[in-house]
Amino acid sequence: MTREPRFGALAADARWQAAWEAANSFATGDSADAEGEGRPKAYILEMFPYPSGRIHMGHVRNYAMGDVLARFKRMTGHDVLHPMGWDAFGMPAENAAMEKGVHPGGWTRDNIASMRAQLKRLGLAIDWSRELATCEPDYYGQEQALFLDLFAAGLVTRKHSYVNWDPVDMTVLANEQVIDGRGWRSGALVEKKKLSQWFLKITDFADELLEGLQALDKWPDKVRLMQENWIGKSQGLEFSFRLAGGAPGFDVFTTRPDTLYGASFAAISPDHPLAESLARDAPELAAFIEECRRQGTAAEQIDTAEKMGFDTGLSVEHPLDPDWHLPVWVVNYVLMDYGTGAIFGCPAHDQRDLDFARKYELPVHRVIADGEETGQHFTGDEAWTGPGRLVNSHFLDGMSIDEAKAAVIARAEHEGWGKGTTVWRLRDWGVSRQRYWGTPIPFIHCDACGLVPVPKSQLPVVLPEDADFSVPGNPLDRHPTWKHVACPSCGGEAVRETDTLDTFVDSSWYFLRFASAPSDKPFDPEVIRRWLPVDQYIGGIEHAILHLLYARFWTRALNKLGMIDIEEPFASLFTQGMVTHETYSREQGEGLPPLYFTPDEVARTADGATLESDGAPVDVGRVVKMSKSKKNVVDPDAILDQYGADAARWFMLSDSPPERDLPWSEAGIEGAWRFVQRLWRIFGDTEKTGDGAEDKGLARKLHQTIAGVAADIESLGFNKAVAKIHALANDIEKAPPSATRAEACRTLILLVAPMLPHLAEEAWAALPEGQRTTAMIADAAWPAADPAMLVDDEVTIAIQMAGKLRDTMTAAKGADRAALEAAALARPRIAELLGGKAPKKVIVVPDRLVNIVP
RNA sequence: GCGGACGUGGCGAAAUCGGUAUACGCAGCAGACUUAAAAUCUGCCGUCCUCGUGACAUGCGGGUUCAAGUCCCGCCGUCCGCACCA
Repeated sequence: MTREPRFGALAADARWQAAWEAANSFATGDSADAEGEGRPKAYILEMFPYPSGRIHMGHVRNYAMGDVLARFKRMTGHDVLHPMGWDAFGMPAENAAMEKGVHPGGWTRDNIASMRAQLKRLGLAIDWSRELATCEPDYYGQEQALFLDLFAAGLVTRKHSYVNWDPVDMTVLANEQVIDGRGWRSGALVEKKKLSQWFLKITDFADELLEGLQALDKWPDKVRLMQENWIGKSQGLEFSFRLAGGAPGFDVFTTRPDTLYGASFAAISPDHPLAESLARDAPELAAFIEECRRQGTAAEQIDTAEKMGFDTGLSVEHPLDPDWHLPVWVVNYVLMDYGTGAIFGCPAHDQRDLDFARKYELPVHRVIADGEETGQHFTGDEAWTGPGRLVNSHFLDGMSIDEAKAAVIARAEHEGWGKGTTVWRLRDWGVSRQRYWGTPIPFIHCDACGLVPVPKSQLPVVLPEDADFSVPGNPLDRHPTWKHVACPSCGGEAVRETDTLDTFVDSSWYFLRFASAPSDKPFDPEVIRRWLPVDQYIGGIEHAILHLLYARFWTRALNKLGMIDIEEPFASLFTQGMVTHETYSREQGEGLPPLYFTPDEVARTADGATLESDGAPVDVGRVVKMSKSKKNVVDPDAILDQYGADAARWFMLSDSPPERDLPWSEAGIEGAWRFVQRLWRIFGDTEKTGDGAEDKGLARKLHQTIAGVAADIESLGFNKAVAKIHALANDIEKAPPSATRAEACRTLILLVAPMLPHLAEEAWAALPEGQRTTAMIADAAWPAADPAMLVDDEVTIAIQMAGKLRDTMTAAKGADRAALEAAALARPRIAELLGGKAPKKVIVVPDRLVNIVP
């Protein structure tokens, strides 16, 4: 092969992508294959994409990172599983169907085809034979089978719950789809509606999902903490209030039973059954409840919402003193779906209760001492929630808060009016969606037999192709024939469940199906045992809670069913940062939003930017996540056309640490492209051996770089690996020709192979006969770093006086303390600075520094 | 409000164990090559001054230490998560 003076990226991309495909280079054998035996496995997985239509730069970054790791693992002798698939169900497809009159399936499959082509242009080392799409019956049919297994194990329930109902689109909305109390698409006022919904009993696993976080030491602390807060374990006392006079009242939950003597009222939620029953005879209360329900739950509304209450006129007995009666209020800040939907109010030591008590002029009694402050009369508008001894609390006086909590719980349990209990923030996972484009829930409703699971022999329950999307609502529900079936149990007339599963169910087990995808069952446990858990999972922080928690739950549930051995699906998790870009805009005047321009429309200069169409300046705004609304998006296809896959991959891996945001810039991608060309020139020097001599300094640098880059890739420190490769390239270029230099040029090809696979293949193929160990570099081994070369035999020693650098000297590696001290003191400059006096103290750190304290 | 992360040149950043701060890149400046441009190469590139093996610099103010970007305390700022969670 004749060597071109410049690297022709576009031709090389196509050539090597075809070569890898022809050679089936990245296929992963099943465990039965002898190929995998003896080699350690590495399951590298990036979160699979939603097929929205086009890939974006965030995908490029995500998949470039995973690909570097997968290719590196192959080079270091691992049996690698690196698959790709599509999270293909979901609302956008159905919205497209409604807006453009296309079928969701056609729309989705077209998108998959074009995105697959785009991904292939990146040159990813993926086993495409394992590709899956969750919208295909061979996937969702197996999901239905798993759902039936969970049902049989008692982990699926149906219950009534309040949902956000859009009366125009006739569908349930997720909380994120409710904007200012209105449906995000229809703009209609959202109603609270009670519907019978399917739930997965994730709360059964609350404790182990929480405990399990501790073992996930290769997850970011941030994600573990977010999950911990989401699960939200609280321990406290649950007890019953009796109505004054002795009639049964209601249960309350508190984490502060120690403050029970500070109670001044009891409060129930507007949604509490007691409030609802009282409202039937009290129009004013009914009106109050109605007003509370209209209040939004968005963050800013809660911030500004005032505490509101309605005095029911009822009162309850204080559990520790039946003669002490507390008024019962209905208040807007008590939530029905946390705890028991009722509380006792202790204003002195809870800010919300204090705000409420001050507004309605209820008593405020101190029961926790604030330093010297022990008086019962509490003043001010700031509740005391800090530590202190119990005061004004009878038998609790003098105890610490923890002692008092334990004492009250013990007494409640002894006297039988309450018990110590644990309350979770985590709710059961509502998986019902009144949508077409999702996995049909495999159940049948029969008037005679009730709820009947679809027999596994009748799976998959396939979506009908001929659905009607011209009007709002659930197309499955109004389909003329689909839902009408014979009951599998009695054979009588029955109807199918028309709800479909939340798409988070689809993504809760796809990593199992990648490893093993038999046609007659969800997966083969033997194969799962070989590949799982995923060794490295990479994706966006936006999935820190829901997806990752659901996948953890699903894995534990299957474990409980005895179907798999593992408890946690992802051994190591990495959350990568976003790709960002400057924004370009012009103000349009008062009250109007700024007008944004795309990077293509703008010419960037060193100190500003101008619009190309009129030559006048535009405002250069903040660097933010690429988004259509800000128009600061760069299309990966255009970049690949111009610079090729390797330059794009290199830029994605350079400069910014992978967990941080990466600011995309034209200058940056051009710099990456220039470096690719520079490497190409260096790779052409593998025969320039000069007189054949060794270059010891360069050899050290080479071996240190081999070891350093390997360590950086293992720890996903791609930006550091890039810097080390740059530094080595600089040294090679500066070094005179030698046998070592020629060797370094050859080795450098291997070092960049995981990141720049097309360039590396091209350079590998262009090597002179006999310099290649394998036909393709995709099958080559990572170079070995010689341990003897990793340490220098001379080191530079810093000489400090009182901690400030004053001189440096070279010394033999490993020189002892006395020798270093003597050498340092003998330096003319140090002697001069000491002025003949003996130093007070000398600290010697071997191989690093000598610090002299004068 | 609660919880968390971060703050180092004009910019992205490095410093892995408390031990020579600013590696590597981008942008910029000067020069070489060229009729010219591109490409490429060489050098400079934290601030200040008295231009030195000088002083000062890692958001601000303290502290521990022979030694602090790194550890501790208190502020300020930015970003993220959760949120009337009892």
